[in-house]
Amino acid sequence: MAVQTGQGDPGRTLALLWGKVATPKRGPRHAIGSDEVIAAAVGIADADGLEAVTMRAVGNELGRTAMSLYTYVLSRDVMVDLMYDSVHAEVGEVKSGASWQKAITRWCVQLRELYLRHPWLLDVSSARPVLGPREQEVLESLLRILATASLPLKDRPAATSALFSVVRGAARQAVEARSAVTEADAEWWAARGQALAEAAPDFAERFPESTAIAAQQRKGGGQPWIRAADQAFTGAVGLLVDGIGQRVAVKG
Amino acid sequence: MAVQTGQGDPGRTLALLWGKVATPKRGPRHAIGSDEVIAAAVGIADADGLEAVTMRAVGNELGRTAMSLYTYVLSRDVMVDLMYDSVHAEVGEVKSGASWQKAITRWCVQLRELYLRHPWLLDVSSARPVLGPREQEVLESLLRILATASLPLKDRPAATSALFSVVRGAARQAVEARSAVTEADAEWWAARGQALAEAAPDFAERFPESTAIAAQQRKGGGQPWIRAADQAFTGAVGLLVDGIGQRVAVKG
DNA sequence: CGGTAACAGTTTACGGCGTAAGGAGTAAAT
DNA sequence: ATTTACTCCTTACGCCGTAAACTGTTACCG
Repeated sequence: MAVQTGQGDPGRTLALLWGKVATPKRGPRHAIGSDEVIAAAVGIADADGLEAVTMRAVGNELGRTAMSLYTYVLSRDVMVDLMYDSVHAEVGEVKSGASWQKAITRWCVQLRELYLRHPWLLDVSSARPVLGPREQEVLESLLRILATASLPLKDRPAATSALFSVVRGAARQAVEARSAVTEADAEWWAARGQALAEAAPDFAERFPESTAIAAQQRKGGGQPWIRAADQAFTGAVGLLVDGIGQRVAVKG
Repeated sequence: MAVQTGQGDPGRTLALLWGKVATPKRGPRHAIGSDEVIAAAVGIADADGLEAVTMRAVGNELGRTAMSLYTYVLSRDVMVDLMYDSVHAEVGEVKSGASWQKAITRWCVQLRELYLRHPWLLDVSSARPVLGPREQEVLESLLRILATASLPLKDRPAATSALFSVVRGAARQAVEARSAVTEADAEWWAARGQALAEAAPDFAERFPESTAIAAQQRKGGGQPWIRAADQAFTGAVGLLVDGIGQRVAVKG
């Protein structure tokens, strides 16, 4: 009579995340595990984006029906949560031997590389609380760096939040810049540029500062958007590292 | 015979954004304009989130069918783009009379308030290029501040990107914190906390730094998440302002 | 050993989505 | 008066996530 599904919702998901699923006593053995499910889903997301990760597509990838996935993941949303945590295992530990400035930079670079490898991560809301152990480990390693830098405890949440946001934002910009290089997209961009010139002929007068930046970025030749995105990332991290340095100096 | 729809896609959308739509010569007059459409859509998004903004819902709001909207907006995606730009008109101009530090802070606060008023903005990918005049104006006003601060031109993209990202990230955190106060959500969080304790009983040993932060944030009483989010925002902006200050000082 | 409970995986179906296609009515141009 | 360009409607299609009910498999229990 007891509600056996109940609000098992948070519990079951967290158990999956933290590897605490009790293998059932009866019934047929699982032909696959939830690991295979999320690996297949990650593969699809890497190839075709998060929106291509439908239950039917993932099931098909595994030679199974869409509905069979519900024995593993409970809903598409938690499947995405599991995917999200899963790939965070790829972020390596940052050795704190180097200067804390370099360690922070290295952490940012590694996280950005993760986002570039798995752009669909940026489509998963970052507002959720940290759910899984892999993501938590990434956060913890940053906090360790900040601790060894002897940044005051009260400044660490702000620094963490800022670094996360900046890496995410820069990664977004970089992903967009890279996709704009594709031939089809380049064509679209050209059409867009012309359309913008027609729709807003007074753009340069209305937005002189923006125009100056754009002109400056076009000067380098090559692939301006990609270079601009990379420089924005490096520069933004540098700004934050300097800002953090002042808090450290004040305290120490 | 000529393709009359063609790839009018970028053109038409930009024309709508920049207010360059030629009123048609023939046929019945529009009972409404695209302004009303996006206003209705914004209303729905404010009340129930972006996912509630379906063509059928917006049409219904206007006493019209879903399909009739396609005479105004071409697709749901561009409708969202129009919504996005539209609300950016609410961000006021920041007077550059005060110190540039205060001006930057003021700009961040205003943008964050916009995000708190319209949380669905955070569900719109920020990777897109700037499309509309209102969003462009917000960007331009930040660039003006950076210019009066005499930050070197080459540092401005990074500073802009960092400030945008930080405001967005902090706003996400703040929105999440505010929604966690709702009674239903608080209940879910409690259940989640207990489930986490069961799933990861060794949490404190595995993640000592994270645990220390959490303990520190719980100390203040009241609504720790909201306060933590607000402090993270203020602190993150402060870090960036300090970082920018160093570039200005080096140059000046 | 047989019966039954717990489980995996299937088929079918539902309501919702964005939007393509085509038709009815309306207002300006010819 | 006719044509043309337009708005708005109805209908329909192919997707989506997932509820419900069913079939078949495995392990425990008497």
